[in-house]
Amino acid sequence: MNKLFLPNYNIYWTLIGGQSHNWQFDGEFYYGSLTEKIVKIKYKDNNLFWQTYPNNDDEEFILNYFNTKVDYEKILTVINKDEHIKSALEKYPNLRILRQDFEETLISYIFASNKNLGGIRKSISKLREFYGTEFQLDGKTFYSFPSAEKLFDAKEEKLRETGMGFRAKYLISALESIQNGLSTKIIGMNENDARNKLIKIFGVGEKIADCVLIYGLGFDNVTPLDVWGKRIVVDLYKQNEKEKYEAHRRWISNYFEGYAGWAGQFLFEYIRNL
DNA sequence: TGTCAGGTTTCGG
DNA sequence: CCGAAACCTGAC
Repeated sequence: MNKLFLPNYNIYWTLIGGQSHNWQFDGEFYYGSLTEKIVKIKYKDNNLFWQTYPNNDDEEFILNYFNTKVDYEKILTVINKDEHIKSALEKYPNLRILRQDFEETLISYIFASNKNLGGIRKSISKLREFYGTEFQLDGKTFYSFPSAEKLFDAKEEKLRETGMGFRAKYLISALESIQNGLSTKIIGMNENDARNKLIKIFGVGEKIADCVLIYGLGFDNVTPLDVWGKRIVVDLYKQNEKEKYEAHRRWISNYFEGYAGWAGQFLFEYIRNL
């Protein structure tokens, strides 16, 4: 395996927490079923040991995916403003935000209005099994996350067999947007333009749009206000429960001064495990 | 057996 | 504009 010095990364919380649904951990290695590739990871003594398949040694991918260029110390300093976030930072040290592929993120988060993380992951793993590419690795079978192209001729009926239910037609609508060139248009847009573009997709509302903005497009000041995000804003930070999504979003992005996405990730893990 | 969460759309007011 | 129902599935 390749070795990369990568201090201050909590790989467990980063890969297995709420931001990606495509990793599994066998107690020693992490296996990521990402777009048309499998990534194998081990983290030990501040070093990331890694390999990519089928194209080996794809260091450019690893450096980008693990978001290695950010100034982590600075982010922590900016967001560490009160007792809640301080506790979260202490409980989940070295949690990071990944930089995931745009299309992979959009497709994955269409599944996310499922009951819980377990249900979401089960459905996505079926999607990989149906449409991804099979890999044999370490005596186990993996299916990569399918490229959007491989999903273009997917039928609603087959997608429903993943257990995604009524969201199947949402996925088809998102795939139509991708087929019409969404990705090249949206990459490079500013945050608001990108959000408006995403919300135009049938089945994508404010919450999924915000997931895509932070995890798939790298907008560090965006955090999804799902039921947990709302609890953070209302229960921890005492904002008015009656306010709409937009008002809560404005509050948290102002409060965390450019890094609401990072703060939200810590607080999400924190409040879910209170 | 029933009820309910999860996010978005759609409908009724 | 806002609230509530509908959509599906799995969990309890």
